[in-house]
Amino acid sequence: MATRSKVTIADVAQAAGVSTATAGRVLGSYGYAAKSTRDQVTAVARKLGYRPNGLARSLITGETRTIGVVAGDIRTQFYASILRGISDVADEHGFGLLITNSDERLDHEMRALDLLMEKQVDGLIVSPCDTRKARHLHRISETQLPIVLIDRAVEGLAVDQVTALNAEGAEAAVGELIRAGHTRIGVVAELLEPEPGGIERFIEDAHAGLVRTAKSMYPSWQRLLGYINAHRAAGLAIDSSLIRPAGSYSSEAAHREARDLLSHAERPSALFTTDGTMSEGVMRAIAEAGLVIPRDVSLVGFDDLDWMAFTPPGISAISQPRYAMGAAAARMLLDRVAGSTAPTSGLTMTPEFIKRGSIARR
Amino acid sequence: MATRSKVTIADVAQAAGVSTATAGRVLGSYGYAAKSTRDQVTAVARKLGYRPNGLARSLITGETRTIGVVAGDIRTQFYASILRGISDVADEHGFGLLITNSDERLDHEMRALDLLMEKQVDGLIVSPCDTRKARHLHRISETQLPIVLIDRAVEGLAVDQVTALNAEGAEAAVGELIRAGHTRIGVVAELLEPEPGGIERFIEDAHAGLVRTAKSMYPSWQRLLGYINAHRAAGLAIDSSLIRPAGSYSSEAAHREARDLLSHAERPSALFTTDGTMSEGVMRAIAEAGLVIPRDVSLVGFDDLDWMAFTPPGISAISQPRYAMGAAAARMLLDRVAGSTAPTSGLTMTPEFIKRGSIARR
DNA sequence: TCAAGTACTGAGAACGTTCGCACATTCCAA
DNA sequence: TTGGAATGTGCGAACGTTCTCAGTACTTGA
Repeated sequence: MATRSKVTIADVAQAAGVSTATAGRVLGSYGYAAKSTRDQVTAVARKLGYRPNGLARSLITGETRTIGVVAGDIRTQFYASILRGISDVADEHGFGLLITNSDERLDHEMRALDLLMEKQVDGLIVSPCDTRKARHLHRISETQLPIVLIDRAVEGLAVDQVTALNAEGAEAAVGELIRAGHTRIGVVAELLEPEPGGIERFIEDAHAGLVRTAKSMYPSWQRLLGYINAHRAAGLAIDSSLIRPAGSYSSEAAHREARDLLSHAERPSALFTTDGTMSEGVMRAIAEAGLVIPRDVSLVGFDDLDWMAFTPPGISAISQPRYAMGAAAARMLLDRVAGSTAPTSGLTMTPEFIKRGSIARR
Repeated sequence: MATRSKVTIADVAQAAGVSTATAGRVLGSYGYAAKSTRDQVTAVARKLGYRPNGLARSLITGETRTIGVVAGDIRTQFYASILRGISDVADEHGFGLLITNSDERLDHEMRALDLLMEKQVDGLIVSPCDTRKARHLHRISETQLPIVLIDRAVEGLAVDQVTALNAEGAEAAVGELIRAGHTRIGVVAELLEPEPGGIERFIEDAHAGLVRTAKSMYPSWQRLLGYINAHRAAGLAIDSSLIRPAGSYSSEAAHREARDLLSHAERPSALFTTDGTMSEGVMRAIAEAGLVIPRDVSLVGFDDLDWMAFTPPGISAISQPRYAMGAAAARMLLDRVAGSTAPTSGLTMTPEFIKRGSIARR
């Protein structure tokens, strides 16, 4: 290992003929220092190429000015935008960002959190992959380390949260399809964390108006609830064979389900996808089947991805303010880091329906 | 500020009735420790909820097991994929990732590097925003801190690099257009760091075969060179009014240039874009103009983005192995971090032309 | 002229680890 | 037996900062 030249405060102090304490005061700009010594020390520091060692500083100050993030997969536009929002706010406050991926796996998430804790981050922004089995998050929260949850809430965990109005957004989107005359609308959704009683039971209960949105309900389930509510409001029955759980956050799974749905004897006249990854899988299936939107099938997706604006004929979507969600989460976190003891708050962002050419009248 | 419960090795040692040194050996799993003491100490540590403090460890070991990354903009698929490649390799080796954005601005890049250096990262992966004015990178490199450059090389900076065969890839792509009978091919390219002599001069020299690809040439210029080379090889003249410098990494700028190009009296029959961001801007312009690909205009883009596969009629593209580039960069860096003193190497990845339906015969 | 500030400085103790060293004990081959 | 590994333990010094505290010099107001 090459020896890395490291100039310390002591070196600077010696070269400048002052004590390390004084040099420290100048270079860390705290406490008193005469103008003349200040100039002298800074000059020497520059000449020697002094660079402060954040580790030593953090060890003593107890703050690293670093925040840790656990995202699902930074490759997706969803997380990438959120991260950029977080990053800009962090930057503004001189904070660094330690970023990890969970791939929606609990073991990865726990490993990532261990890593972040060990690196002594000042706070965490987490998109938890399990909204129920989250004992590790409870434990971390008990140590008083600030946590902000994003996209999903965890049952019984009293920390700040940023989420979207999922059920309402989905209901609005599906409502558009229904108003356009569609009655057989397919859904491709993750639905990976099963709701108690299973999917059939969920549909039944929801259609009977017995299911209430819980913040800790998984987003794709909330969006499915919106789908069902839209049907209920319009007095439409639900054909559960049109509801396709991909079972994972992969566009391949979505692709498979969509292909199956599109080769159905009574093909649905419209599709609804519960997030960007599902939308991509579904788009691929539609393209491969040689179908044309909206002539052969209409489409609305949750989350507005870049390509939806220019892919003919334009894909209608529910747009969540991803960047703003990230930025808001970061701001909430930094408030806590700065010592705020305000009661925990949940910020719920309202998604917006963006009408484009992907919905045909029937 | 809430007092964060912090259990130290000393606490564990005391509770377990051993010295801090012994407890340290057990918890850090280095040096000797009897089975019985090991069990005793780990049991106590677990009970007290001990968590190692990475700062203290790093301060003494001199390694943080963290690598710093300076990307252009993590929101783009280009950087997001690269980052994911880096992240997976880092993860595999127990390294954390400190991620920053430069937005292709030198001052941002320098600020980001300062932050990363202060946090004592073990190495850097940088996509430098200026391939010539990079004194700060030279300075950092002199401190022996391992650096790997990605996507772009810096003139005279002897560090490991991962780049793509830009000129060759672009030449192949434009060659496809020419072989399909296109003679008026528009280009939308960043071209923000001007080549000496300006763009006109560059075109002239390139067409005369006087320009050789330099690794430190900015990617968009290399790709423009490929465009020109393809023309030269086919014996076609260059109409410089078809070459549009966006001047920045923004799809808005690309959009503007493309719109202008498409309303040209003699509209080009095909377009070539030098990267994903340009492709998005161009797609938007095409959609807004109500043009249909490939009937009204053919299109090939550098960098294969997700949506190109399913956006009708499928957009042909030069695919760079983004994820693999990131992973390779991370591996090269970790080799250096582990002490490798092999001569610096440049890994050049070969892009692949992906034929889809966006090229019409003329 | 004295007391009470204000400006500045340095010694030395933190922070929570790892590491070098010294010392004990055990084990095994010669 | 004997001596040299191998194994196990503790002391105290690092690592490079910040921070407390004591102390000095200089100003100021009564």
